Amino acid sequence: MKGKKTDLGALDCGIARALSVIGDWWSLLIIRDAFRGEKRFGEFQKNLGLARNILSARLKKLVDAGILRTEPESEGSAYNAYVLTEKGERLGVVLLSLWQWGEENCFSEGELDRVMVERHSKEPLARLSLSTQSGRAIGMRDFTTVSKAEALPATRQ
Amino acid sequence: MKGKKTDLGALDCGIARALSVIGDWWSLLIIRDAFRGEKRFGEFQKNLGLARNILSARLKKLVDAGILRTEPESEGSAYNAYVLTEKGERLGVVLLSLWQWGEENCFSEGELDRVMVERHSKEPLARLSLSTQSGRAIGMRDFTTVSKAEALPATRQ
DNA sequence: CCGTATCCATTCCGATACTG
DNA sequence: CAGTATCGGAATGGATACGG
Repeated sequence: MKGKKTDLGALDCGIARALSVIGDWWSLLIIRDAFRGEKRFGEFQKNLGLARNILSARLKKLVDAGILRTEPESEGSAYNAYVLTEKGERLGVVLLSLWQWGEENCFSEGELDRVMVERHSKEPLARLSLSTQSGRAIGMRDFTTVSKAEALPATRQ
Repeated sequence: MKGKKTDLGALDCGIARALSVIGDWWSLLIIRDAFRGEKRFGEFQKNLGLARNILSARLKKLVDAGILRTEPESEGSAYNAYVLTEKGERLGVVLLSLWQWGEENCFSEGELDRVMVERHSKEPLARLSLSTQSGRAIGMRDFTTVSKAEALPATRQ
């Protein structure tokens, strides 16, 4: 067997499994648009400027993965609206982490006059950060995984 | 021109720019290993099981993007050690968001007896969540971007 | 307007051989 | 052991034609 892609989805690692579903260029951008309220095939296609066939393929994959779900676009319409499922909604944090990192690290000095703020108060967002359930901030190397039995019972903070 | 890939890196969107650098299968997994302390070409190759040529290409790309940096593996060695830069370190949150999402949404019921905990106390990690600088929790649709001048000055909480 | 199918170029990936 | 070079197969992506 030659050019066969490894199946990341079978590995025992959350990151690998996540990447097997959303680890390509377009999927996350489609999901971003879905969060913005886009629903229709043509809207995705126009906003993202990607080819129709691969949009079609990506949408199918995301539906199969349970991230998007289709419903009739309007009463009795044969066309589909693509909306986020619960599982898809939970990707919001992933999207935002990427967003913050991109805005802060992928633009040259002064190229970007823009801040992410809460819609009404215009208060800037906090940078996402790790903490324990009780709210103690920790670094990226201060955690491991243990079996559920070994974990400290929820402190119910 | 036919099969020319669109350059996401030029779009005026943090997510798109971020994806143009780390939006492929292997890059984030390489970075994950880098966080775990892997440094050597062979270690990455063995852990990830990817072909040497594409590992080579990915490492080069990540170095170019300023996410990894090379240094001599040991005194006077001709070989490289690959370590995270500051920019790379800041990817930790992205990695963790993906990790949490994957662990919670990409395993079947009971397949996973594992929790992410703080190393010493064994206290479970909190799920990443959005909030404003002053600590108010908000949802994924409660923010926008505004020019820096329009944002509320930091409340210094 | 929605979505599929087809054609083709490019890129990605795995295997392997090779150099230092 | 580190890294490059080459090959072939697979998947990705763009353009476009086509049917519903």
